[in-house]
Amino acid sequence: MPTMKDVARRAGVSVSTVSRVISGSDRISAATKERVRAAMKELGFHPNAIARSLASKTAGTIGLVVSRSPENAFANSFFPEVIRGIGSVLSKHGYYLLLIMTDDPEVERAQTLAALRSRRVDGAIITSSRVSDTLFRHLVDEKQKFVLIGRVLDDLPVSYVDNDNVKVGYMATRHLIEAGYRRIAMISGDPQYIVSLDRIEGYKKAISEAGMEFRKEYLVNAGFTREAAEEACQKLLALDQPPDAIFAADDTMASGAVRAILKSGLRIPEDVGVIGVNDDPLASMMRPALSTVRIPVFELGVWAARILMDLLSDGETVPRQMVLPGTLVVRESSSTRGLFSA
Amino acid sequence: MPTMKDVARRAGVSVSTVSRVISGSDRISAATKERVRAAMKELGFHPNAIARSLASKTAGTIGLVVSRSPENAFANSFFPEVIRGIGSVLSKHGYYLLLIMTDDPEVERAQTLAALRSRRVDGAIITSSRVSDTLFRHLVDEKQKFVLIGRVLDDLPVSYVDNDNVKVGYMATRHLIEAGYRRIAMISGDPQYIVSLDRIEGYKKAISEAGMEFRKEYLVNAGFTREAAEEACQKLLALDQPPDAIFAADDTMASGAVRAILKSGLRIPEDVGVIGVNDDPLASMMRPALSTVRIPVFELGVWAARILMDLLSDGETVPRQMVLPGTLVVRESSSTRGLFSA
DNA sequence: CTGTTAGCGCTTTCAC
DNA sequence: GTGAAAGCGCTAACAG
Repeated sequence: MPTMKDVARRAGVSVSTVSRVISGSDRISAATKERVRAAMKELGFHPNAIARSLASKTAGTIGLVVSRSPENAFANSFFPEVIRGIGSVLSKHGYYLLLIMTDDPEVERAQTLAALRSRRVDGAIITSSRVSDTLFRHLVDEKQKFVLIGRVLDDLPVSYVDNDNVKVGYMATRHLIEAGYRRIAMISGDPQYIVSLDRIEGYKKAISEAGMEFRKEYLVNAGFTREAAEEACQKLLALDQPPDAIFAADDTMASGAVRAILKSGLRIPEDVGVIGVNDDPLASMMRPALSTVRIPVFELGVWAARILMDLLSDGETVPRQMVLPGTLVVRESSSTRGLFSA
Repeated sequence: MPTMKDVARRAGVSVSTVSRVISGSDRISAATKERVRAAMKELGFHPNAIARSLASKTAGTIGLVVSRSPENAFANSFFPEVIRGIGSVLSKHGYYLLLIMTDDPEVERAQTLAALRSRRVDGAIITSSRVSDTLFRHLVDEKQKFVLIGRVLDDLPVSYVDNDNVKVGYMATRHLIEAGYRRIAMISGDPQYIVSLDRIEGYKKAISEAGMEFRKEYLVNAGFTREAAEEACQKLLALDQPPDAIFAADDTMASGAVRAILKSGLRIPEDVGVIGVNDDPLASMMRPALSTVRIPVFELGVWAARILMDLLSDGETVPRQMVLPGTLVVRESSSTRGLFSA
């Protein structure tokens, strides 16, 4: 492979001149610029990114850590959407994306640290936030640049972009109440994730605000899988006073609940209302079409990337935090109850 | 950040010695090894990956090019599954994954070439194969290392891993025939992708093999989207002699067909049978549950990565090509027709 | 506007 | 077993 040296020789200039035309310096005569360009072309020269990185001390790459945890369930479209958002920003800045994704949380953690410490990446976007995780503290201590999609419980100075999950839970529950349902249960996700806790909080808030009583038997955990949700829903329906509406913490779980309800011979939304969260493609394809709270995943990616870019360029040091709202999407699984009971 | 030089000074050895303990050379006394390790720890030293790459002339990273084309529709699980497969192999070899994914095919192409030429990646796995694409020819000419998931039409010497799409089309169609359907239509994907052509070929083969007549009005193109498939299916149902079964080139399109059929008041599978391809999560969640041909996406990723590793290590030069079979998965949307007509 | 000269941090002969 | 020295290919002062 030809190097800058070869190009320089061929064009009859020095390597710094070649370097300058590559980086688009302005103080270069049009003539030499042309000559160098020609030489590069003739030799089929392409600058070596590794050498550039070493000399310029920037990798030009940022890491994306995607937990394969059920939190970002792969049946839904979180993953491609968030990448699309991130990519739309990074490509403008000429950054590449290094993907860190593994089945093993320990390996994930190790690889994230390694990539950052070895300066293989200039910064990272991390998409998981467990309740107890010391990774962030380490990263902060080491002054690594990163942005979290999610949030932290303690007051660590980290930048993050989150959707307002308390509000998401509130909106979903509130909608069911307004639609006329009165015994509203929640099928929650794995409580080791902050997102789960937040949505539960929103659920409770809406319940109490409506003057309803919070029943602990109406709050069940199904760990973000469809099967667990179906089972959990069966149990709910078998209660002495079964719920007349289900708020599932995501659409996949909602689909499990729908299945349990239909199997038991009840109708949706007449007998039982259902609402999920995410608005993944599944939601609109289901029958009945699923009401849900849409999460702006693409936007989460965009903002995470923007904030990281700022962190990297400005040397900005105060953490920035953003919270994006969800949107209620009413479909068949909940909308008409009001009509029936009214 | 401390460098090897700092470690060397602290341990009272030379940099080459430090380098040796890092790379795990054996001709190092246990004592110095210990001393160096201690020094690294005390200083919080982590080797700089970029510098290593420059000196060793390997990036330690491979590129994954994912077309956001409808071919790998994002409603389905192709993307995460193939990455999971690739990752399971790469992590064993200590390689990282650089993700190249953009909305614009031209940008995608440019970035792929740039990453390879700049030696930012040692090789690439490419997941799209359009009928007319000169990218592969360029890559071959430049002796770049890459593996294709898909296949090429001409006899370019490229390594690839593909699923046997002719057979996939054949199996799906054949199943419908055996289930008792007699007027079988196909809703095909975008014909600019080789995968589409192959599945059509399989469809035709099964039709003619069964002594049925191929009707061109039964073969329609719906470009891999659900909406287009729904519309296409409506038109099929409006024919003078409407089909009694639909083979859709993927599950997403099949879901569109299902919708059109149910809307028209027909029953599935009694009046019309439906089968898709992929077996993404959607298929089992739909009602009626969708029959489909499962594609071994994880395995495609595994093999692509394995072959690429061989290409990179052995300096292997003869292209390797693999074809993986699909599996028929019979569910509610097609299984019982035989019983009715029998 | 362009060339000279040091590095960037690590690997790798080649000696001893 | 360990060290010295020469790069890997590029960037970035500093001169001029």
